[in-house]
Amino acid sequence: MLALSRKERDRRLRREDILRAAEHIFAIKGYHKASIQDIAGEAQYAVGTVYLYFKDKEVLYTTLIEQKAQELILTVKNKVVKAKDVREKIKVVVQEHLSYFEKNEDFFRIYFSERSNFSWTVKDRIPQKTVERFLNYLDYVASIIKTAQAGGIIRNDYPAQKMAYILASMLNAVIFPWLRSESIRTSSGAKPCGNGRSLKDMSGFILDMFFNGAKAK
Amino acid sequence: MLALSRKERDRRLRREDILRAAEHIFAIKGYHKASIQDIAGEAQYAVGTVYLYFKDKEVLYTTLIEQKAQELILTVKNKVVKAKDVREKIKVVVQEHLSYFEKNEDFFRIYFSERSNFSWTVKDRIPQKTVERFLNYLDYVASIIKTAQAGGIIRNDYPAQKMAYILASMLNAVIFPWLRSESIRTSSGAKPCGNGRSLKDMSGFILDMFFNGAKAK
DNA sequence: TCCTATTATGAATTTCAATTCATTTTCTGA
DNA sequence: TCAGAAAATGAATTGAAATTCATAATAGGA
Repeated sequence: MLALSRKERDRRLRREDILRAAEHIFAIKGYHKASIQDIAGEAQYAVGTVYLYFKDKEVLYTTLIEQKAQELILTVKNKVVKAKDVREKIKVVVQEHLSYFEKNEDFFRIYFSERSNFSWTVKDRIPQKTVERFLNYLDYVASIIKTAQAGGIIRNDYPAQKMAYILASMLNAVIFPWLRSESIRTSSGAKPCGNGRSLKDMSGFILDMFFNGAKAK
Repeated sequence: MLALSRKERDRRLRREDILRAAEHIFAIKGYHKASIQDIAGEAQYAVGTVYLYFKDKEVLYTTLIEQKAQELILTVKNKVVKAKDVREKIKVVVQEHLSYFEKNEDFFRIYFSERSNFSWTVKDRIPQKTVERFLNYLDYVASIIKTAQAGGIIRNDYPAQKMAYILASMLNAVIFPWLRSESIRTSSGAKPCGNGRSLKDMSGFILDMFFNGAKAK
């Protein structure tokens, strides 16, 4: 019983090693250019070993996506429940979302660049799963917005779902260029690049734009 | 001279055939799963013929992207110059942008799914070019917004560039789910799907959200 | 310590699609 | 109508990387 448990623990540790390496390699090279060799090398295992832990490359990749997406959602949800009012909840969503991306910069460079890589049409399960997760998350944000509408904090002349999309997209709007500037910085020495700021610092801007819009007062 | 000209015209027609087929196949399968065979088959040419018109798969793909992106930008710009005031110009950007996506639905399914497919790190020129075009477009939108700021139409406490990003992302926010619902509709018979509306109809929503934000009045 | 089971290894195999090119077909102008 | 040029064809080649598997190393228990 005890021996078995340790074995299992070791197995998981090795799985984690490989996942970590994969995360790094995928982030640098993207899905297609990342070879199992690269990943095995980074993890300091032989190619065959990777296959002892993951059925194939696709599973390795989806496992990674699943894991991170799950974690983002949980992180956000955990912080949100602690917020006292709805306005605060929305603020927390924005802040935690940005913060999670900042903490997982490397990974999300793939998420963004490879997401729905294989296109979401047709059969592939890769996008299916990730798109589902994403939609899940949006539903969750929409539910918060719905509460805010009920509480008179947010206008109710448009469906909460649509507004959730808008908010999520605004987040992308700052994450996207930030990921770019980071990768440029990384690949070619230090290069301030204008918006070298922390991603979290953008939460004020987003909340302001989301709530108040762009019109001059 | 005349003969040469007809030849040249025929050659272009054939190039167009292939591009059109490629557009369709890429849209269905995505870059990597679309084989030259598929494309050749769709265009009713042999595999080798494709190589008579395009150096390789990458060139075929980038040509497509270039062509469409260029066209979007021109279409938008052409309509914008005709608008009388700045507010109208912004409205036109939103409307034409949505309208162009609606007209090129198939193509943009790739644009979204494959854009920066190969990740933008490292050498590839594919994303380089498309990202550049995209940034170009954003600069243009930013220039309009800057004028609007100068004219007191839009608040000037944030840089125009950032607001342009926000606006562009809002557009994505409606295009994204629309492309999805279209592909679902297409792949599995008629399925109303909630937002079976025209994409153009969303311009009011976007403009309203962009200018006025989400706060209840 | 030795035997067996488990795990790791990486060279060899397989797969898969891009690309080539010898051959065939079609065009053109005399 | 015919010779030669141009264009098209698709089977064969190539290349790259995913996957396998016979072999080696290691661990655990008698």
